[in-house]
Order: sequence, then structure tokens, then C-alpha cells
Amino acid sequence: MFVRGLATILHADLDSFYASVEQRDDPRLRGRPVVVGGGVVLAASYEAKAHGVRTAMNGRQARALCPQAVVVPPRMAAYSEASRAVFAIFRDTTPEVEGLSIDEAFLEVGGLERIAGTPRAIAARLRERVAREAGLPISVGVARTKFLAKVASGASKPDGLLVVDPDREREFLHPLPVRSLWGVGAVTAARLHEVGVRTVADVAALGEAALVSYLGPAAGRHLHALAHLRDPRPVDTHRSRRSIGSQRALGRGARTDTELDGILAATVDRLARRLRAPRGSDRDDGPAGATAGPGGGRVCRTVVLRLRFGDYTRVTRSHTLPVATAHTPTLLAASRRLLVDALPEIHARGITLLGLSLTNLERDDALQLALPLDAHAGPALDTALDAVRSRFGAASVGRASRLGRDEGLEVPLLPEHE
DNA sequence: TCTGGGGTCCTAGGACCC
DNA sequence: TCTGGGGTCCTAGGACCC
Repeated sequence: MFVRGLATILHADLDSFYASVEQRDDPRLRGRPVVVGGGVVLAASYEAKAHGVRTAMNGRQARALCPQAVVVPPRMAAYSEASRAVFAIFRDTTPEVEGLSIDEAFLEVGGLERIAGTPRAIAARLRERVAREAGLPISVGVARTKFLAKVASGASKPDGLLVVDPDREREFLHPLPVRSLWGVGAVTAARLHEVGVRTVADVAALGEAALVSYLGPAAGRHLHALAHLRDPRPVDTHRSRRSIGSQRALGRGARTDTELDGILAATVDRLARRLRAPRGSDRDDGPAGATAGPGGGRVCRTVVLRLRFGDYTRVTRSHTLPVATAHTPTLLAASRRLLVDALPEIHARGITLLGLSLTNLERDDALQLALPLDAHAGPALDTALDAVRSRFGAASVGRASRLGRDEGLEVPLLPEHE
């Protein structure tokens, strides 16, 4: 007989997270439609969703649909604190927790049956604890794979619990619209609709080759596997962040080059501080579950400048440094070069958003600083090193070594230069 | 849908190396 | 001088998720 495995993966997802925190902290909001965020809806309570209000909807439209809604400004610090409390309950349930965002996580509970009961019992207890100890409603899906668990938690909302029996996976999944598949958004759904594919069953009826020809190799194979109930990805406790970023909408008003440079400098400073902050600390504002407790800081090798123009088109400009760093002046210099190169386009088209991402993140052992040098300028090398020593203190500057192709110099900075 | 902010992953072309 | 294949890295753009 074909053995399919057991349903031991939980997907736990807080309901209307920001709005629920607001209702928890202010009793006057309970039972009433609540919208978090004025310009754009960051979260809507179920009372507001009943009127058609949706996340990411523009605020004016939301107020038109639900004039009686209470609109509250976001309190990110309160949400981070609530997330930490809930993730502590997750980790108390099982050591195998993979955080996906501030308000959802996968939990592997296989092997816990003898001490903690069935996955269903574990999930029910988890929901009770989150309600009692954190004061928040949470939905949990239980299934054999991550994908099915996630679909199940969504189907159980609000404040629900749904276990997908391994023998009933097909009847659960196949009637659902293609949009239910992880990775199918508006564009992919439209492409599939063009060829008459509307449900997961329709996807499953297609061959992998056909899907690949419609959607490309990665997406095609991925969807084919999901529709056939295959999702071998294990719950991964040690996922580390790939990038950090920050962006600011600037509105329609014209900005001077000096203003833009000031915004850029403030953004670089903020991001560099986040890079250097110990992982898992308060200053590391990543998903609460994605980090494994305090550790060293990080360094990045690539800076990406993001721009949006007056016509809402977007571009990115990136630069990869020879050596990873979290050194603010190095990152600022690289970012500035990207911005200066983009100025003609900015002047011509008008800028409405400026953002920066730091990617190619690495663990920080000692900070590395790259000094561009003329290969033949011997004395310049000593001058540059002296400048580094006087800036950071001789004791915190390691031995310099020559870089390969770039003919620059790599100077390790010990962390205490902070 | 007249537009926030934070992320992940994939694709494709060009440079470069063996 | 022209021709091949395979692999990695960088850059830019796009789809998608919460």
C-alpha cells in the first residue's frame, strides 16, 4: 500500500493581526469595524471586512465602503511585542518553528504525540494559549505538507482549526481556484485563465511540460508539484534573512537634489544600524520567528537603489562591493554614486519614491572595508591606512590585504569600532 | 486598485573564466 | 581566426506574499 505520511505540520496565522491587537488594547474597539492605517489599509478587522474592506486598499475607498469604521494609526512597536509573545508560545510548543512573517509560522509537531498528544490536540491547545496568554485570535491549519497546512489555515479563518486528513487531500484542494496555489497571483492567474485553467484540478490535469511552456521552468514545475499534492519542503528552523530595505513615498512635490541626498543618507544610516545590530535583538525588526536568538551582526555586499517616477514606473540600480561591509560611509558612498547616476532621469520624470535595499547579506566576523587604490601608488597605501587607523583607532584595524582583481585593499575592522 | 512598506524568488542577458 | 560548452557573477526587471 502507498504510504503517504502523517499530517504533522501546523500553519499558525494570526487573524487580522494589527486590527486584533488594536481591539485587544482598546475595549471600545471590540465588535466594531476597525481599520489600521489611513492612507492605505494595513489591516482590517472582520467587522470591517464584512463591508468589503480589504488589506492594501486605499483609505478613501475603505471609508466609502464602511463610513462607521474606526481608523487608527499603526503602532508597529505594539505589533512587534505581540508577535514576540506569540512566537514564544510557538517555541514552547515545539522547537521546530519557521517564522514566515510577523504574524505567521510553520510548526513541525511530528514525534511529539507521546508527550503532547495528536497534532489536532496540539493545535487546539496552541490556539487556546494564544487566546488566553496573548489575547489574540489565531487560525491553525494542520496537514502533511507546508502548502496544504497554509491553505487549511486560510480555509479555517476566522479563529478556526482545520485538519486535512492525508486521505482527503485531493477532495480538499482540487475544487479551489488557481489563486489558492502558492505563487499564483493576478498575472499568472490571468495567463492560466486564457488557456481555460480555473481550478487546481484543471492545473493537475495539465502535463508538467504544458505548465512549463506557459509559465517558465520554475513556476511550471512548482505548480505541477503543488497541484499533485507534492511539497517536500521541511519546516526550516534556520532560515536567515536575504536582504533588508527601507523606502519612502515622497508624494508629488518636487524635491531638490540636496533633499534627496539627505533622505538617502538617513536611509543608509538606519539600514546600516540594523545590519550591525545583533540578530534577534530589538533592533533587528525582522520576523520574530526567523532568527535564532542573539548573535553577531551582518554585513552586505550589494546596495540596490529603488526609484519610482511620476508615472508610477519603477527602476532599480545596484552596485556590488568587492567586500561585504556594514560601514555606513562605505555604503553611503556606493548609494550616492547610484543616486547621482540616476539624477538626470529623476529630473526628467519626477520622483515619487526613494528606497534602498541591502542584499547579499553575510554573517559578520570582522567588518571588512574596501579601499580603492591605484595599484602603483605605494605611498598612497600608507596614507590611506593611516586615515583608517585614525578614524577607527589603531587597535580596531586589522592587517590589510590586497584584493585580487579590483586592486584595492581589504581592511578588516574589528566590531569594537562601534 | 490611482498606489504603503517590508520582504522572497525567478529570469535573462552580458562579462568573464576554463 | 573562428567556433563550443559549462559555470559563476553581476545587473535589471518582474511576480508574488504579508
